[in-house]
Amino acid sequence: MENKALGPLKIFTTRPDTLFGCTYMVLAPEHPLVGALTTAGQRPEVEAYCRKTAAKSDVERMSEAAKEKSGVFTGSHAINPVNGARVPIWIADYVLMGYGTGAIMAVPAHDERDFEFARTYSLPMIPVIRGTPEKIHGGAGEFEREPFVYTGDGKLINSPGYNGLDWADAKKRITADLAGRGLGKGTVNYKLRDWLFSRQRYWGEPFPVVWVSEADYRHAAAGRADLPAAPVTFAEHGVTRYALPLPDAALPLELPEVQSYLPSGNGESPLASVTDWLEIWFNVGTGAALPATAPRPEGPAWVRARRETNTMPQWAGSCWYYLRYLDPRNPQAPASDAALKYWGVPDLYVGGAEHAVLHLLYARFWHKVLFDLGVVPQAEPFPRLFHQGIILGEDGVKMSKSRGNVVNPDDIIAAYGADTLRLYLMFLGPLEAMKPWNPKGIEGVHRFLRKIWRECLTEEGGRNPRVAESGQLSADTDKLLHETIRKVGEDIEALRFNTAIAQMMILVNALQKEPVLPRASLLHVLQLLAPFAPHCSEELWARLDGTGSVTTAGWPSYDPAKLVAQTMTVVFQVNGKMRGDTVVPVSITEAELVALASQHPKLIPHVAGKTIKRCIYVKGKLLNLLV
RNA sequence: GCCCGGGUGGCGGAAUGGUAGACGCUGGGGACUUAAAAUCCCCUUUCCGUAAGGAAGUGCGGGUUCGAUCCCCGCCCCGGGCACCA
Repeated sequence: MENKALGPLKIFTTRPDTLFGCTYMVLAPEHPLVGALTTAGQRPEVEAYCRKTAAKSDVERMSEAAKEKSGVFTGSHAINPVNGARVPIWIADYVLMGYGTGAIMAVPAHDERDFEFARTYSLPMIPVIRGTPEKIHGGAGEFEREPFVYTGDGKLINSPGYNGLDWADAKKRITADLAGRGLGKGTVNYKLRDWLFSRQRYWGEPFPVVWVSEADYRHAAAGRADLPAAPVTFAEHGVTRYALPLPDAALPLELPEVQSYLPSGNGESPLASVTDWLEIWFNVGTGAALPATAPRPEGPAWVRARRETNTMPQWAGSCWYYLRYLDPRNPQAPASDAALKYWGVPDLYVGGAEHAVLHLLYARFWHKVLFDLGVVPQAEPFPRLFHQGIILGEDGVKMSKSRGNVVNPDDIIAAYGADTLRLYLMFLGPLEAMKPWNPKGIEGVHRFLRKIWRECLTEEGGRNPRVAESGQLSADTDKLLHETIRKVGEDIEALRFNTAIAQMMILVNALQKEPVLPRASLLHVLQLLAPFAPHCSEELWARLDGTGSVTTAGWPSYDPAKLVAQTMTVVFQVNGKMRGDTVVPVSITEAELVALASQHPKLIPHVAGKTIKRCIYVKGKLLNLLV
């Protein structure tokens, strides 16, 4: 600072290479130095600006500010450590207190936000990076025209001592030089996005915190070793309240029984109206509580307290439920070491993209904290992540009550059953895609399930007379069964449920034409179907006298020998165009195929009288003749 | 603005270098039925053609290849997520 008494002003930047281009500084309105920096002349203006900013919600602040930048000069100046330049210090709400140090050096020539701000308030701009002409939109000529902001890479100019250096080198050199003079240092900045950890609603874990007076807090703190170094306080109506966590012995704190858990309508948590639970006599030693309407119990441990009425958000639970489920009744730990080791972390996490930032970021963060504390044995919680798509409304846009395009699964279940709904959701398309709901499409999968049912049972519920204890499928269908076992297994592993179902449809269409249906084959089909349509499969499994439950029957294995075909269809191409095909034994040679091709009736018009210059034979697939 | 996806028949989609459109829906025709429902069979990318057959075709423009929905380069469009993060 120019005024040495104010001490140094700490800023964070990723662009030390542009230090010579700094023409002003900006502090967030909440920055602690704002008061001290502001000169008497600027004070009314600065205070008015800070008040205006404080009155805005975060959303307002961002949306408004994104359109037009605003700020106010403090009257103070800072000294640029690289060149001694005197630069003005401003306050502006485009700088956020929550990131870095809440203060920046502004380089309007090379940062779009600084550029906009500088243009609004006619602040100077000094270009210090010369981009290579081809990287500058509009060519080198545009660079000469003012005003112009350039955020790309290039070589340093107007930076005595560093001119001509590539920006990456300049970053390192300038950082090292400042570090040598004790004026700065290279650092890695981690940011964890802020996510509000409280809600004004009933359903959520209540915070195990009571609010007490300063004197009572000191009284309680004397007997507690687990309180934070600095007390958490909250001022309201001129009274400062102190947050006192419940002692371990009083945990868990449970929600009170209420008449109504609907929102209060006044912006307060529904818990704020549960007076007997809220206003209490609190025992600072045991955490015991009595309604404040009762007489104060005997003894110095009892103080007057008011409970915290906010509850925790859903993600308080969703960040660690996968650990708690391993050992849900354990009173000592989130889960026992043995359970944590035995179960490990989830193999696969399936979630929507809407969870991509907040939930996954925090769940991972919590897990890493628990790992550092030695609570969990793995550093990473979710080794494999899959973002499934959402089902859109019939109109192809996101389902929402306001749009009126919501499909209620209960109605579908009532009309078709849960298996049909489940199967249809999987059959709609790839798991990761966004797919519109189609009420007609559900008929198709429903028919498929009925078809399987009919293959097993008659209309009266007895066994289909074509089902036999002995006997065999035709060779083709038997091969298809084994192909299906393989494909469905592979598709499940790869989460391609839609194609697994399509393959089962092909198989069932073939079974329909079989004169004899060996019971063992049908049981295999039911095993394949069970993960997709569990109720239906279980019922048919029982009616066909399968052993135990289909869910514990295991997965059928396929016989690779049965997948080997005796014949194959080879496609004939002439100059890359498909002209015909033929079924041949797999053992056929290329020469034999070429001979067959040249006599093929559909190929004769295309090859007659021409010499074959080249043949490309892809074994088992096609023969391409170039003429 | 940044980051992810995606663009294929009337519709949802399949095919990841080798027959484009599997499977399902819709539509059309037929069988069974007194009739209907249910079920089964056939057809259903477009254009030309009575047909046999031919041509075009996977958002657009190039490229690689005997061969491209698939690989490469350059665009256009759509969807989602994030966003004053210095």
